[in-house]
Amino acid sequence: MRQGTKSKILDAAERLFAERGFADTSLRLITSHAEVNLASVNYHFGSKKELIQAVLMRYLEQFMPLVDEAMLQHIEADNAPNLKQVFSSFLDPLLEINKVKKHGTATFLLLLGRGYTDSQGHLRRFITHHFGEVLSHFQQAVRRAYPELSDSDIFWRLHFTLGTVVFTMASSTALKDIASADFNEDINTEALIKKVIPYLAAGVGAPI
Amino acid sequence: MRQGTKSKILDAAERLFAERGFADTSLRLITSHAEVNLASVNYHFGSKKELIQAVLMRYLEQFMPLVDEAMLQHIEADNAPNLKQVFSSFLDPLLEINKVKKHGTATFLLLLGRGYTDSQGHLRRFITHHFGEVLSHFQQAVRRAYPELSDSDIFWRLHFTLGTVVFTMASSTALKDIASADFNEDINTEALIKKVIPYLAAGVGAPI
DNA sequence: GTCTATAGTCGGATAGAC
DNA sequence: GTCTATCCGACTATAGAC
Repeated sequence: MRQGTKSKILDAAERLFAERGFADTSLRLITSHAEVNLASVNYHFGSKKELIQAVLMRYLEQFMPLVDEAMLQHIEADNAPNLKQVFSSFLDPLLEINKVKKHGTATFLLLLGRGYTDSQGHLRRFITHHFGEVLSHFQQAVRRAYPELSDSDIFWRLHFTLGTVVFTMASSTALKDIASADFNEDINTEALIKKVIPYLAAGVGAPI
Repeated sequence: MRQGTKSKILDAAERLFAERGFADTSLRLITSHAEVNLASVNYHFGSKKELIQAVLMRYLEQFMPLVDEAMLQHIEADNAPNLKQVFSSFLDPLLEINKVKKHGTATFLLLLGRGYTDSQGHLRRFITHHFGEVLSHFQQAVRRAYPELSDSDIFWRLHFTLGTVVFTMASSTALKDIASADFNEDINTEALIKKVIPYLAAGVGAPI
């Protein structure tokens, strides 16, 4: 067969989770879209909770090392980076996901946002656990670029940034429709990201 | 009795919706916290969906007129406002909610965020319907303060701003805990909002 | 590994007595 | 308006045949 059951489940699950959230996506819906048997989810993943983590993990495994590597370069380089460079390092891996998988960037950011805001908190722990090291390196890179900013302020502004990006993605379908109707603008994910960069860079670089 | 059934349901529902999201909050959980009968929800509100809208409406009715009034003043004043003034007008009504109700500001922003990102989209329509006019006046006020910015850019930057605030609120419990552990900072909602203002103002005011 | 069948739970909603 | 009792659909998860 062209694609294994496990992979078909992951593909269908990530799309539906991103569209509808975790709670509103049943295993029945996933397996019917994936055209596999209902019981196969529990056979391959054990439970719905573990399926959710597996979906997230597939992205985190690809994304985090790329970001981390770039951050380490900023930290260890002879010249201090500027904020714009640090941000680009966050961005290239994001767009890289789009090359590997159609709508991959938007999907990943949506899942990240849902993982943060959905109810129970086990997902937040799961994400921050796999995000913590990279976050720390990002913090060090920003500190080199903008030494006047305290670690606390870096921490907060990074999460403001994450919030901006994640929320924008989460409501991007609706926002794109409005922009299309009101301003005659057709925006894709990459254009949206390019719109948000000046906003984020100015925010992180704002005077204290 | 001290408080009517309808009001007890609304109070319990808004707290639980903000904490756990709409999908993960059952009517049974709400009525047990409110100490009312399960059937009373359908008697007073008709359905769970209508209860959710009633919860949001109670905040929107209080918040929107205050913001709208302030925006109209900026639009009609003789002198053009600056961005910071426009933002303050958004902020005072937010903090006003905190006076009427404990944690009201955080709760409202959480509900707003969940309404935007939760699955079906009927809530997004409900919110934008009651938000549209104010949004339009906000847009006009920003245009006066920063005429170089196109309407499209104002639109996008306003939603970036909404995203920042809403996501920050949605994960504020977790973030406050981290800040407390890592930086020895005890942050309340008002302090958090004051941290986010420079970020937002710089973002909205960023060069194009 | 994949299927059917079903156990067991929980959800929203409502009928009808008071 | 409030209660009990219940319907009925949907869900996760698993046992067991193939």
